[in-house]
Amino acid sequence: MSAGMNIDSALREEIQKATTVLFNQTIESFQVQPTNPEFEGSHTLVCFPLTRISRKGPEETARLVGDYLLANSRLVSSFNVVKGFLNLSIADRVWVEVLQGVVNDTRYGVSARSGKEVMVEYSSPNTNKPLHLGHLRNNFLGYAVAGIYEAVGYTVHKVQIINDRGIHICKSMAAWQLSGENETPESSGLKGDHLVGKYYVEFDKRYKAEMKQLVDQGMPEAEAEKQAPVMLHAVDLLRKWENKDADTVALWKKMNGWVYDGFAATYKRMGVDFEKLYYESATYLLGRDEVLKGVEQGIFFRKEDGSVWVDLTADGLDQKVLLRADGTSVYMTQDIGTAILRFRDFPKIEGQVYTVGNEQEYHFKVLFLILKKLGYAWAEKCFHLSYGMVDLPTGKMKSREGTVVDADDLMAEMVAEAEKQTRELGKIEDASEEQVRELSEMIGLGALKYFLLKVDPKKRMLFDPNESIQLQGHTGPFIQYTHARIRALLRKAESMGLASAGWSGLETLDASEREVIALLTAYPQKLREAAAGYSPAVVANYVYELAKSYNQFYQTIPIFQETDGARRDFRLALSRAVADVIKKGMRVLGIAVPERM
RNA sequence: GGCUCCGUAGUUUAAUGGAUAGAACGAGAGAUUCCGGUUCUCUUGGUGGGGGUUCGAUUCCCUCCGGGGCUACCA
Repeated sequence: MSAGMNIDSALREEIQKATTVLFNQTIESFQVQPTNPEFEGSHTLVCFPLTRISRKGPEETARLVGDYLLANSRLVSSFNVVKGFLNLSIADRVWVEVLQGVVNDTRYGVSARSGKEVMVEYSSPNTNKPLHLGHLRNNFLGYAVAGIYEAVGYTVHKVQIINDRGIHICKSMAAWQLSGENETPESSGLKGDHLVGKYYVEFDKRYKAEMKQLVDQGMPEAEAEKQAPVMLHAVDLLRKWENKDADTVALWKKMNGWVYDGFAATYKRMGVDFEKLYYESATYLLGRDEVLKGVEQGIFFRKEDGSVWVDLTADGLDQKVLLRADGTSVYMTQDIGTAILRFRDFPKIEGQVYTVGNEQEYHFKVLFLILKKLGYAWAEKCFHLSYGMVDLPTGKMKSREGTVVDADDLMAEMVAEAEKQTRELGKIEDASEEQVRELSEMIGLGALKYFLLKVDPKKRMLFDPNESIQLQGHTGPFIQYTHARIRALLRKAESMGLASAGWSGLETLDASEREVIALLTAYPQKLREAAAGYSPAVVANYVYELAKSYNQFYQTIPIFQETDGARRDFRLALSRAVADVIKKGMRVLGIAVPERM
């Protein structure tokens, strides 16, 4: 057994051995959980399931296993039984060995490359307006899930599909043509995506005004929706685009180009990136062949008007159109094509993760089912990482009413707030302006990311900007602060010439030290849990627990006042290990932590 | 109507079927401050209602109530 052994698995083996010896039967699945803090011990064996093979009461069973482990396992130093729960204490010298293992393993928590590959799609915006708060949750989630899969040994391909064609961008184009007066990002000083977004809003305003006028003149509303001049203009642009009209395509390219420049700046600030971009304009025709193939195979069927459908009523879903009567693709068609294309581009990926809001759950259910019907085995490994809406304390966001929270604005506000806080605290007086900016960026973005990631993705959540940036409480800055403080402590130790490693022979520990080590050992398991559940919240909550647990230790155990050199060095090593795991865990989530703040 | 997700202290949230449901903010009291504004301890208070399965249910099943979403030849 190496110094970096895994207590949990070693203990499980010994428990299994114990049951085999005691009850003449090997038990395959049993549960070892962290001991409830009010009881003595760190690992608890739940003994109720064992009673089947022990044929004794839960308490008696627990005592037998406890006695055996105490006598035969070098891990276990004592035990107690509460009802059917066997609480085990691990010997302090074992904890010391475990910490030694963590400290020696420079790649602790990073699994070796498994050769497995996975694709994660996130962001996937429309190109007619800037990114907003919802996109922030999307991007941070996708990026973090990618980070988690990398940490557990996957090669991850980060991609997005850019919805660059369709009526939405034509609306912005139409409004720009009608009232843009050749305004450009350069002439206006506006970020490209914001400029295009401005004309999207402009379109909507114009559209509503024109509709009202038509309705007032006696036109039915449904008719007015179609006949409003600005809408006719947009539809005409879409038709021209599809016919590859040179001027229209040029305008489309120009305005999309502005948006991409704007997005690039936003992604940079968010700290997210992509290996490959898929463009809807390049893939929207791809699915058609697959669908036609499916028709031949009898998987899909054609209606009298020539449109193609899939019948999913046997699976409890509806019928869904896949090709229009005129033979053109719909959203579903292109997603079928894109999925297949991606597996051709990356033949080794075992599956795809689609980070898309929960309003599209039905869409993905249908998509995966269709892919399965088409005979793609990997359809089973496709996962819709669905997430709920983000609300603000001030109320709901409505993009049409202009109450949407812009991603750029929000990030800027968070960073400004962080800077204000940092300057007030005045611990960075000797730092350069550049350093202050960098630090504020780190704290502002860290607060934002952590707050959005700590909540289970499935849940609709409330983002409270003020709470998120607080230095105390369940926040990113609290964790960043804990890290910075440990680094300060280590710098001091270094300047004092301390931190040798002569502590391996320690025999006794304080309870708070044990608890911190126990949490440190849980890190790899937490990463696996997070990967299995596609939930960055698992990692986020774990890092918080670790920071809190360290603070308890820090509060009660003196370090520099400790006269026993081995003990002091052990505490320094423990502190360093905590700082490292905090840094790694936050890094997995896409959050940076500062050396000082 | 059908499908689906969600419902946990005043608020924001945690809990692979396990112990007396764990935190954070807020409010009240106290301790500590070797490094760093800290931090820690205690008090306050909760599983929407009703059934079922189980030794054991926040968790699984049924039902009702409440909220969100989907149910487009838009993407």
